[in-house]
Amino acid sequence: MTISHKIISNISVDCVIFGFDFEKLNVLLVERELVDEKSGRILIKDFTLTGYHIFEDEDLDKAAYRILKDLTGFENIYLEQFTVFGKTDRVSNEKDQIWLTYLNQGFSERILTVGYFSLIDSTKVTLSHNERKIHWFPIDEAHNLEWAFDHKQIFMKALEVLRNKVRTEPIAFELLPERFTLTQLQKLYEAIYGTPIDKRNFRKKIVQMPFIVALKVKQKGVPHKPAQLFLFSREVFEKTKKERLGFLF
Amino acid sequence: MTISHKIISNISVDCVIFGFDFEKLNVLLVERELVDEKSGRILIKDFTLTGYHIFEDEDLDKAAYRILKDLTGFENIYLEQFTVFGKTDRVSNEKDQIWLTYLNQGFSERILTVGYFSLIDSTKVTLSHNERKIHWFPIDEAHNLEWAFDHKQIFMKALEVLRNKVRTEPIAFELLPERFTLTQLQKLYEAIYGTPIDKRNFRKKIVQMPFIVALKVKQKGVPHKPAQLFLFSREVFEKTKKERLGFLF
DNA sequence: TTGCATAGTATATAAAGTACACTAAGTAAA
DNA sequence: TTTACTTAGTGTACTTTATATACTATGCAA
Repeated sequence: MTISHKIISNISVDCVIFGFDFEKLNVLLVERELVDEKSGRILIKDFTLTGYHIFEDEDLDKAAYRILKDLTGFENIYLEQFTVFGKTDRVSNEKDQIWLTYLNQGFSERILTVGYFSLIDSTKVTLSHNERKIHWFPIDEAHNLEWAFDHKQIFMKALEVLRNKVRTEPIAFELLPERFTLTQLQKLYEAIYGTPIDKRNFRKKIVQMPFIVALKVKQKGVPHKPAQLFLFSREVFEKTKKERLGFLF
Repeated sequence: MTISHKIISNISVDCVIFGFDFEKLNVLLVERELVDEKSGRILIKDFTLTGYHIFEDEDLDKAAYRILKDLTGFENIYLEQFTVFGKTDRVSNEKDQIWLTYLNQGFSERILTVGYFSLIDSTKVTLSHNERKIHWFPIDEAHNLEWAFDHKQIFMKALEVLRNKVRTEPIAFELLPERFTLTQLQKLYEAIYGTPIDKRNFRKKIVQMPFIVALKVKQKGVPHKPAQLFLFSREVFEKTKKERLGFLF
């Protein structure tokens, strides 16, 4: 069943999708290649965030969920709007204009884009490629990429907001499987902040948090001492909200 | 000189303007009255934020600055975009629809609005009324007002963002005159957070902050012991950024 | 049984936050 | 000129939180 939606041409949504591979924090980007049809030569190659216009009858959040579902197949992904980019010269350099011409979108209209960041457990996701090339990039490398439009700016803002938000909200768990080890949690925070954290002090803090609950189960299939598994209990988190001062790390 | 601008009909900007009167934190609202022409009876009376559509050739930030300038006459007001509201049912209740009909804006189109909050030294501002009624409201009372559209939601989000932001960024000073006393600064933080702060502990923290510099001048014209005046030095703030851990209060 | 890899644990010190009450200085009124 | 009033300005003891630091335990594999 396909329903045709009317697109709102001057508003779009772009998603900065973060994933964690137990080592590094990564961002999901789409490779874009403009190939000269005659010579087969690559004219432009760069990377974009995943985004699309919103539909006339569609909430902003819903548009972002739709884009994520199309890309990953999942429905319940953590999503948060973080900023709007609406400068009149957002898409002004030569390269971007060649692209827009190619896509028949013309030059004139200014498109306001709403930035969302999303956190997904990348061990679950198998990317559905279609014809587009989609890759995870470590956030450290992302700075050196050739980006399309103002997407580098959007990405950097997303990273900044993420780094602030994980301090006070328990959103980092969205990047881990439901059951995780404390080492994995520590590596995640190290990856987000980009700095090492002391193991014993980290664990001392953890045991104060009633919402990180130890399971009776241990890791299996690892070639070393298996670690205890934990999970994040949102229920306990909400219950203990008033007692807390609000900070996690 | 008037230049006619082409309006973008589906995008607007709304400003949540905060001011401080040395006692309470206030928000600037516009009173809206729909009067029946025949009977003279007031059909609807409620309050809105100040907002307007953006122009075709205008950056979002610029639109917000324009709205503030029109209202207050000032150009260099602190402004920050904090969120976008783009639900399809933003303006759906009966009252709002009566208004939109009255304004000849019709029912159908969904307007996406970008929320800005702004901080101004309200001792400087004399409101230029025109025909519209504009008032300061203490934020505590604002919850009980009759709000237009989804403006209450926008206001509450702005307040939340402000409360978080003043912890880490030196933006509160925008609400004070250039020269202020420590009691005024303390009262400001108390007004923003809605909780009392211990005077001696507050001042202990202040003296650690090199960017709050004591002037050689004292208050004049007060019927009691005059207080020392201070100012916020952005220069020193920037210089000492690396040494700080990032938190103010 | 030995080596390897990662899990898991405690204590001492420094820094920051909290609770708390009196004296000082200027104005105004008696 | 004395006194009352109002707000400014100050220090210390205690509690809590953050930081720095190194060894033993467990399971698997060779």
